[in-house]
Amino acid sequence: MKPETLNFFDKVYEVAKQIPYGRVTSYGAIAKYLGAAKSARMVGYAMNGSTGKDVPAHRVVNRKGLLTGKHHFDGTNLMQQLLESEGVIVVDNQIQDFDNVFWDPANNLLAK
DNA sequence: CTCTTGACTGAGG
DNA sequence: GCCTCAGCCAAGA
Repeated sequence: MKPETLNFFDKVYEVAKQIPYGRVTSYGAIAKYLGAAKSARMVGYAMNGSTGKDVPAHRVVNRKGLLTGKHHFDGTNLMQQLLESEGVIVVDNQIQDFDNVFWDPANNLLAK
C-alpha cells in the first residue's frame, strides 16, 4: 500500500508510537517528517483523537517543550506525571533539559 | 460554500 | 528572551 493510503492522522499516530521511552518530540518535528512542516497544527489536531489509540500523546509537545496539550488529558497534571514516570523532568508544564530528551523522527527513523 | 477554531511555528519588533 | 502578527491546513457548524 502506498503511504498516501494512510490518512494524515494515521501517519501522525504511527510516528508518535515510534517515540522511545523517556523521549519526547515536537509537533513540528512530526509534521516535517511527514512532509507537512506547514501543518504542525494538524498534528496537534490529529492528536485530538489519539486518546485511546495507544498513542503516547504525552510525549508530544510544542517546540518550546511546553505541555500545551495537557488540557486535553483527563487530569490536570496527568500528562506531566506520565512524563516524569519515564524519567523526563517537567516543571510548570515545561520539559526541563528539553534538548537532551528531544527525539527527532527524521534523525532516528531515517539516519539511525 | 463561508467562517471559526485550533495539542503550532517562524519572523519581526 | 518575551510579545505580537501572519501563514498554515483540516474539521465542524
